[in-house]
Amino acid sequence: MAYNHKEIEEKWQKYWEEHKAFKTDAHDFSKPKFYGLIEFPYPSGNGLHVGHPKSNTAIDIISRKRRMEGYNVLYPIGWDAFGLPTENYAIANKVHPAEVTKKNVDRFRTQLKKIGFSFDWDREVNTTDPSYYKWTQWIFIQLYKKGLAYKAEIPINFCTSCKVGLANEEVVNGVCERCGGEVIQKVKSQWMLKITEYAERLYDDLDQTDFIERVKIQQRNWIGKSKGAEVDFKIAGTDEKLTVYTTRPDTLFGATYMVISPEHKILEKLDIQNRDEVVAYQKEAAKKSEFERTELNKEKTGVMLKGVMAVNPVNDEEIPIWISDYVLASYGTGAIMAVPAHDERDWDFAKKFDMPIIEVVAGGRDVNEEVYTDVNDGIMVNSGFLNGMKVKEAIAAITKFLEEKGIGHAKTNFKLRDWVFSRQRYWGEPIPMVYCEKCGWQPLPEESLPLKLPFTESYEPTDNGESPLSKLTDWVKTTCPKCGGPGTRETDTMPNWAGSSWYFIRYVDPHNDKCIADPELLKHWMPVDWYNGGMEHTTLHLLYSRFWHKFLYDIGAVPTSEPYQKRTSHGMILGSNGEKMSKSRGNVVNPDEIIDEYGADTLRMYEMFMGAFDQEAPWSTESIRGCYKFIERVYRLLENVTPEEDYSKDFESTMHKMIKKVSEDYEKMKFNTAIATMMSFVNDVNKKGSITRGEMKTFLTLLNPVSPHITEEMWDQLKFEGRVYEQTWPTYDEAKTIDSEIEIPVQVNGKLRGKVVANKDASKEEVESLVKANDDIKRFIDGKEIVKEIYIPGRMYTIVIK
RNA sequence: GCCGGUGUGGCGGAAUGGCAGACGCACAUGACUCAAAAUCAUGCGGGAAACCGUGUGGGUUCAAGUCCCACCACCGGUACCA
Repeated sequence: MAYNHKEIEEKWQKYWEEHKAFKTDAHDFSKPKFYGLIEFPYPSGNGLHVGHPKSNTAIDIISRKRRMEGYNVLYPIGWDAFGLPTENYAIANKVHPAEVTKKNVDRFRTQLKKIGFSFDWDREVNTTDPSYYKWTQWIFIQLYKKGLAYKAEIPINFCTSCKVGLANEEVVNGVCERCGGEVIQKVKSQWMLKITEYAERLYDDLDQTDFIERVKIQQRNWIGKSKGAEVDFKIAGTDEKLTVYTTRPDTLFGATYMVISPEHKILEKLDIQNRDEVVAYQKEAAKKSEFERTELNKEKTGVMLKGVMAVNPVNDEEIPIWISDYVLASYGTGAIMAVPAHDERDWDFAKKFDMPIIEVVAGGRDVNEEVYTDVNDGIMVNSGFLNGMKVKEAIAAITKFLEEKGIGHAKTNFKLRDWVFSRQRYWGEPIPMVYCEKCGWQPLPEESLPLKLPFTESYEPTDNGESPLSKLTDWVKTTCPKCGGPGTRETDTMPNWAGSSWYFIRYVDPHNDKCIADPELLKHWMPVDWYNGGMEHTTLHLLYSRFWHKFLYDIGAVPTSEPYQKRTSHGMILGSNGEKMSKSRGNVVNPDEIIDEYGADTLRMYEMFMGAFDQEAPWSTESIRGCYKFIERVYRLLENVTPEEDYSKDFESTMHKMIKKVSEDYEKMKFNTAIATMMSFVNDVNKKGSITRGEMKTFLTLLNPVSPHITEEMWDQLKFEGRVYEQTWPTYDEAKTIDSEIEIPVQVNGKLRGKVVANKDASKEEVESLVKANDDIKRFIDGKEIVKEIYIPGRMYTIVIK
């Protein structure tokens, strides 16, 4: 009865499919619900990657366990199928993207089914399906109606050699990722989404979630909340004022000059004596790409505005104004007060252009030699009424002062920028908007959705950076939904992130043609209980989908303000050389080959066993054999099963310990140690020579979530009732996890010197007498003065001698 | 630079402040075999030993891989955000 993984896995996959074993009745509210989610894959032409099964198996394990714990489980799958790689592949191979997508999806489906995930396959969604993107478009229209979608002139990345607009992800080190060509900024009118309006809530509501800490931190950093104040500076001899944003209003007395960004609009209104010089600098700055401004140009540059002075509102001193590209137009007010003594960038600038440096916070070294930015220990000096205060007190005092005088106020700023939502591409959702000369931009009537992506063979990019759809004159020319006059369609499409920002909502009710999903069902099923995915999606997909969800919550379309209760993240699987897997590095492992050789049960187990789940780990073709051998050993247990339906006496505590350890480890995603525990168990069984039916039953149930096929097969061969996936999760008795006799290590002066065996309830005195009688210990303590003795019950006996 | 993460045998990795190296890979020896593979059994940080060993240097503690301070290296994110 050799282990034949192919036969066994095909058999049970067929069984599950025929019996709809993992189909979810979403209307069954009688049981508690569990909604497990993995990031739906992008069906690329390369097929499944070994990274996919890692995340999928983890949530599959949790889902299978939850079913056995009595939950109604939703564990769905779908396809995030719009996007660039498909489009590029289509262009290169002259196959329509729709056809490419269908082929890839079919391949992915086949591959995933071979791994035995307990997905509800009847809920598949596909972002390229008009019945799906109908609702993506509907959401866009709702955003537009609430003023959260708007058009703006925004520079896009444009590759001068491919003559195509590029997504930020396609620009690597300032050049085109594909051809290495120069990337320039081309200003285009783009649809933008006002994610910034939700910045505060996206930041604060993280507290309500159970996201792992590093996800929360990364999102918080990305949103970049900072507290400070806006302060008005008068321009001497004019009615103009310059408003700055600062997080350190306490240092206002130390402001020795101001800096504004080259794009600042106040420049037009000022009477600048050296305007030629200023204009030249503006031109120079405009020529630089974002890349050059940030990467190449660390050295500070700038021009002082001649004949213009600003007035520091706290001491009426006149200070000069500079323009410099180290001040960004897009953050704060585009203008700063420079406090060189206590800001690193201002210090660098002041040193280069020889501006005065005034210390206003004491506690550092000489501010002419070294900048001092500490906010905790400093005491205010040279600061009028703030003198003697600590920085934190000074911030409060000056803010109050500014507000009373009406020259400033407390202000919170965010780094987060609005979301550029337009793509000059073919393979995406058409944006359902029409432009009319008379009425401006108008959304399509909702009942006319979906606006289908027109089928065309000319989906190649245009050479002017416009969307390929712009070439379809018949489609572009339409009528205005409002006045019925002539109108033109928006030809840009939505980004990949659109369809993936709400797919978890659709899973709940994937075939609904009345709304995004039935509110009753959403009320029961939302939020997603556990969402696992890659860290690389933390600041884009995860943030975008939280934004959309909050918006949908605000308009009453979903019942929760957060989409996901818990977010975890897996570590990447690296190539065997320790580098990221990639075609060009030649270290890619194809899961098909692994399944062929060892089977899905081994693949699943190995991916869970290879290291800590949240850590990256290199693939090893040798190590995977270890898991295969273990599964073979498990299968061979069938030869030594004894008929008792209970646990044997000498294995009772082993069983209870194992149930506890495996159950807890699965919940903590410590799959590697859960599997190690089961390996040890099998080693123990083999040492003993036999296993009872009762022990077998528990063991197979515990192992089932990791390796479902082999366990189902053995269950069947042992003629246990029902199927493993229908069983109840084993429980343990805490009292029975403790051995009656325990071994207590004994230390003398911090070094392990021996061990004594005692009853688990032994008192300190009883253990002490055992220790004192122990020859190993006697050697070290005889004739020595005992200073101290410590007994940690059941764990350690320590003696300190002199 | 800043923000995260990680440094433990030949390798992947275990260890609520309490026996460092669980579990597995590789390796070695033995059994089986004409032989090899597979399988099974045993061993496997260094050192003859005392002892020494968790990136480095300090510290706290009866006891530190684990806590504190100061560093170093690698990986990921971010890029002058005032």
